[in-house]
Amino acid sequence: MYDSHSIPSTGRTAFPPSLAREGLTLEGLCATQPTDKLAAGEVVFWEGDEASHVFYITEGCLRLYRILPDGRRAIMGFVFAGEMLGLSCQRTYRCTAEAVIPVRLRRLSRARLKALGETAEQLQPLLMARISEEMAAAQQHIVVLGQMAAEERVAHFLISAAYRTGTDQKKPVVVELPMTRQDIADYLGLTIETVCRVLSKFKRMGLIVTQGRHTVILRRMIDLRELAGKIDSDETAEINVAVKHLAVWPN
Amino acid sequence: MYDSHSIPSTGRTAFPPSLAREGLTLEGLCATQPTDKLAAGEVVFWEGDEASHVFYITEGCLRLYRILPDGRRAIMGFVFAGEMLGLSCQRTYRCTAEAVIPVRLRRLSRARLKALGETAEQLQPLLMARISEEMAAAQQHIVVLGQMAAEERVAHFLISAAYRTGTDQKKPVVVELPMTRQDIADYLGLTIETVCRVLSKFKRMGLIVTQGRHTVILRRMIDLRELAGKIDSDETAEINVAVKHLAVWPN
DNA sequence: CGGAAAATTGACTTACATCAAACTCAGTGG
DNA sequence: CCACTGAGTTTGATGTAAGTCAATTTTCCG
Repeated sequence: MYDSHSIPSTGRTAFPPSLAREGLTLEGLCATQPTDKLAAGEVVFWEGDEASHVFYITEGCLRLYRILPDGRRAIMGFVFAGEMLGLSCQRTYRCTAEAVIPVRLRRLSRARLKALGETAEQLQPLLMARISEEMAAAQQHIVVLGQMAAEERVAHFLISAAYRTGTDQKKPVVVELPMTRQDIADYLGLTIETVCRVLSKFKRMGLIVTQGRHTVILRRMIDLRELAGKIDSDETAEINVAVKHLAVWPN
Repeated sequence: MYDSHSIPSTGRTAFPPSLAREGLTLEGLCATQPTDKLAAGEVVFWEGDEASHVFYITEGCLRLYRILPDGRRAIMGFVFAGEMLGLSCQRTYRCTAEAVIPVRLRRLSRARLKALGETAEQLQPLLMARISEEMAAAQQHIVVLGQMAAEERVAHFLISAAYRTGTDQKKPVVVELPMTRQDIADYLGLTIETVCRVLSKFKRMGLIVTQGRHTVILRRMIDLRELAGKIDSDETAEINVAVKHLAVWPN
């Protein structure tokens, strides 16, 4: 993808010369890193671990979660192929990251990332952009959990998944949901039974069709968006477009 | 606070020479900026506004919120004196920021902040640290909204407020809550009645005492923490200590 | 003081949780 | 290939925490 012969070092850290000029992306940086494979259920890192690396997911899906002292599990989010993991933390990771299905990822040490950041000043805005996107997603999640009823939450989840897993916006939209119903419940602050009932209701209403446990076809996105409270017919789209086009920080 | 005669410019942006050496802090940068005053109810910026400035709050308290299409209000957080506002967004602000009580703040243009960032590379880690803290707070909020019952939420809110408004940890802890019960409800994803009932119950249990609408005295923090699910007897403390000591990004 | 906004309390309703029982489906091995 | 298995899911019956509606009561500000 990039030519790899090295250039005279500035003294700190060598990085692919092509990156210095034009196509500097976090994915690009990770592309030269070793690839790891994880089986379903394996953990990339635990909450509280020293935050030593950032990761780029090339394949699969991860759940990010915390376990409360009494055993409840809060799923903070999911990470899909093409997304990054581990950017928005400081000393230690604040969630456990676990493979939902088999995962391939590339790891980049944060020390190296930091060094690169000092060499290539274009890198900082990219990092900022990514973290801001994560923040936007977190705020969205706060609104969903704080203000929306069960049906709205599920509708929102489906729409959001449709955008992220980036089906080509063809109708009807086919969404792959590799996680279990329990995962969805723990993510939406509901019980597994409520998630099931809402999905069944959506089926009865003709809003969705399921194929097996992990495939949902969204018919009538319009109505689903209406149910989701229109919070993000625009906004979710925006967030995801921004991620994909690598928008940069202020100007 | 800082001497203000200008130095030979590097061509971009002048900034106080004292900052270039040692005590570089975001607060320091803001200290040289003009001060604004807002009355209660006045708005610093609206959701969707061009994100042109960051702010340092020297006095008062702000609520950050979004209004959903159907009129529901989601309060995403509060900003107290000594904290910064407007860091974690990109093109536009993602919440409206409104004064709960009279506020004094200093504004720093993001253009200037960016320029400074390119001159003083120590600034980037500070920014990262701040944004990471905001992210940590958002994740905490997600756990509270997604997994905790009403009493746990209120207990958590009280403890959290106690840490942030940085009373000197003397017992009993006196907490000033300038916001209304409705604000608290919209922040915790509850109704105003539920917030009242829980506070009344805590009073009956002898966990708290109130003085007027906006002062709560926490007796028996231990029990309150227990109620809050111990989520953050450590963690909330950590977050707030980190903010105060200006921890920096990875190393 | 007086009045209006905010807070509190009570009576009742409801959305979601809980408990419990089938059902589905993807593997596995006979 | 098909029955067997067990985890995962779905559905139903019932319980309950929190919401809604409706009075008071308190607070505080002119």
